[in-house]
Amino acid sequence: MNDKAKSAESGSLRPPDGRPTLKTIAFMTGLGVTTVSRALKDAPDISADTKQRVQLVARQVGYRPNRAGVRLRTGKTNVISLLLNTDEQLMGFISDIIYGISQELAGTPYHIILTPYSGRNDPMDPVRYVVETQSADGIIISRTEPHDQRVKYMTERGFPFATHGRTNLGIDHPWHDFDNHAFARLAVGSLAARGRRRLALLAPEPSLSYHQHMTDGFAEAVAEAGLNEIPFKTAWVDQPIDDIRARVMDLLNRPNRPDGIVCGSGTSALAVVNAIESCGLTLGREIDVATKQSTKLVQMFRPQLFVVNEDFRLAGRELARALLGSIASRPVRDLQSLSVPDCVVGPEEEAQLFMAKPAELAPALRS
Amino acid sequence: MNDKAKSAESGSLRPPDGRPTLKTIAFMTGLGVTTVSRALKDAPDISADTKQRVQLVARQVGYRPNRAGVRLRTGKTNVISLLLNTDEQLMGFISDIIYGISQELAGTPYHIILTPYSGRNDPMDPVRYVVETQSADGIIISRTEPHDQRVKYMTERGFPFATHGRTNLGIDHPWHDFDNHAFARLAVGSLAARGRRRLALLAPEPSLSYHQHMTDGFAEAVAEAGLNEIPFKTAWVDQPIDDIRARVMDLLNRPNRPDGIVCGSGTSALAVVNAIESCGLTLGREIDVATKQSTKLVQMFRPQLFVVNEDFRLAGRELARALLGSIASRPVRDLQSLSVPDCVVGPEEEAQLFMAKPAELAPALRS
DNA sequence: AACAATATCTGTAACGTTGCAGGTGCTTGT
DNA sequence: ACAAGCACCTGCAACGTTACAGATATTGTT
Repeated sequence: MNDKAKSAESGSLRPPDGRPTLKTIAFMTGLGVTTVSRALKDAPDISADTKQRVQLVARQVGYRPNRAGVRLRTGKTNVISLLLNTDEQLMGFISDIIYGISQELAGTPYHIILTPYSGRNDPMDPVRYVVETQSADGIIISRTEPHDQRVKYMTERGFPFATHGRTNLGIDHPWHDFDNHAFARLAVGSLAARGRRRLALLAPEPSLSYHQHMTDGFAEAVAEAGLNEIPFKTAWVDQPIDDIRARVMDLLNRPNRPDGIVCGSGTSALAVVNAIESCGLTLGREIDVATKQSTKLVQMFRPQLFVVNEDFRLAGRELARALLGSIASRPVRDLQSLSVPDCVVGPEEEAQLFMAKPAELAPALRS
Repeated sequence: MNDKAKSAESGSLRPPDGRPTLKTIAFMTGLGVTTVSRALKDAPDISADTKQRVQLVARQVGYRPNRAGVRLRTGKTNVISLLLNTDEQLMGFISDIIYGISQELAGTPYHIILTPYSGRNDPMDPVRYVVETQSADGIIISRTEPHDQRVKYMTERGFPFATHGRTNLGIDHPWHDFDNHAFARLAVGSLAARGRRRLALLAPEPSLSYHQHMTDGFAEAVAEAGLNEIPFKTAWVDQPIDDIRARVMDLLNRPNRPDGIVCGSGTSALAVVNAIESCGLTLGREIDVATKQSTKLVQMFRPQLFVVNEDFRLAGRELARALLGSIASRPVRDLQSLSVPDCVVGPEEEAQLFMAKPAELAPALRS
């Protein structure tokens, strides 16, 4: 009856799965498929009346664009890929990052896809895979290195990405980072306030960007306070927990053992405390420990710990925000953020909080 | 020159992104697109010689099927969706599940997509979304309930899925589960062997399937050993950690307080121990705790704990295996597995291991 | 009245893939 | 010599979407 009826003849109006397509709506409204498509994306050459009608019907029948159709036609996947190193136990906090990302992605058409990789293989492999097969519109990476090849690669190709951690390549790219320099200063400050004089740092792997930040902040604060640094370069925070424990026990059996330890991660703090107690020492008496924590678990473990909170959900949100901005070609400067810790939470019997000195206070989160 | 040259005329031979398609290979080999497609999937009506030639060229140019093309044509997404409850702190172990899943998926064309949801909304929402929009070929769910609506829904629609945890619906579906019944029995056994007589259980939420398994195993073992159960029904393992701590402190201040506690999760054990010590009690002296752990962290925290290991990486592998099998229409019986713990690891000064009694020993993993 | 501009709508083709219904040439059986 | 069968290959059409280049009707201009 309708002049659009013929377009309904070729091909089924409603696919067997019952999902409405543009054609379904076109038939229902008596319009052309193109018109429906353009009406749904609020194009300027469609009358307000038609748009409203189409959108009403679309909502009514529960229309959802077919992702494969869009992707095939436009190349847009509406997917962002989270690269995950699946090697270490260290993966613990990724659940919080995921939570943050999905918070930020709620209400957008984006899906999160996981691209796991092992550090035993070339870290470029997963990046190349996603970029070459265009299986996502953008990538979030972590374990960023100062001269990160992945950053170079994606920048050269103009592929959107955001990094958890900064680089030192002279490339201006989207990132989010926790201020580990500030963390280390705060941690040292809290131990110094307890009267500790010989401090050791359990740092992240030297290849990672934040190794430098943390060791710099540590060295600076130790020097400023006139303390001694006990070198400890045999263990890193993301090593297996038993290894850390063993290395810390070695450290504590040295003639000049530290009376304060700064831990670059909450997980490793458990190993450190265990090592301390296995050596017959008591936390808070012969030695103190300041650490990062990403859940309240660490301090629930030993209330004597000095802790600085790192919020990985925030990191997830910021990374997603940065990546979406990058995909939308927003200026890179708006897509960089630093999360600056501003206090240490200590044992209840002690001063509850060790506040940062004014000079150390956080600049605005988004610089 | 070649009679296939004309097919190269319409449409670009190599898309601007440089990715080879079937058409590219068709041109290079002088064959038709259909032939190439069929040769690559080893169809019987293509000569061995041609297949080899096509496959060689395909490998050479790094051909990868365009996922959107395949998906549009066949409806197959080559994606599996992992449903994640993003509410609780409890998400901790999901990183291990992810690891296991990705291990099992390596070498397959499957991608993992995350579908987060909040328990504050209808748990059916994410399932409906995936099924209706066909954004995945299968779903993995956890926090399974005895009368899980999601299982019913997906079964009715013939949508492939696997559950972490069993149901009680009379529906035969793919699942993997940890034997929490056996866990509870082992835990009680280890505490009984220490001479503990009044035991309390920190169980999972009553709505979840494994609540029943764990409480049943607990009650059984307590009765068999002639011990007393101290009811404790105000806290569950996936509550906020501070809440658990507070409830356990209440429990310990009751006139008839327990001298042994079984914890249904490693995380909650930290809160329990903290509560114990906050009450002025000493772990291993007035009271003992047996718990599950999924990483060595828990026991590193307090070596006095009795722990049973739950391997979430194994769970991830089994779930992925079950789901792939389900997608491939393999018989459901091969897609169900139970992981049975067989020992408790205790404090070093004590008997190192509390072995299960023969009667409790694990049946084969895959029943 | 003729023409141009505007507002609104539409058909065609293409993205890459695969099911289908042939097609071609060669071998076999009678 | 001819049909039937076989081995192997191929066009066509369609999956759902959107860019593009019109088409049509209405209004404004001269």
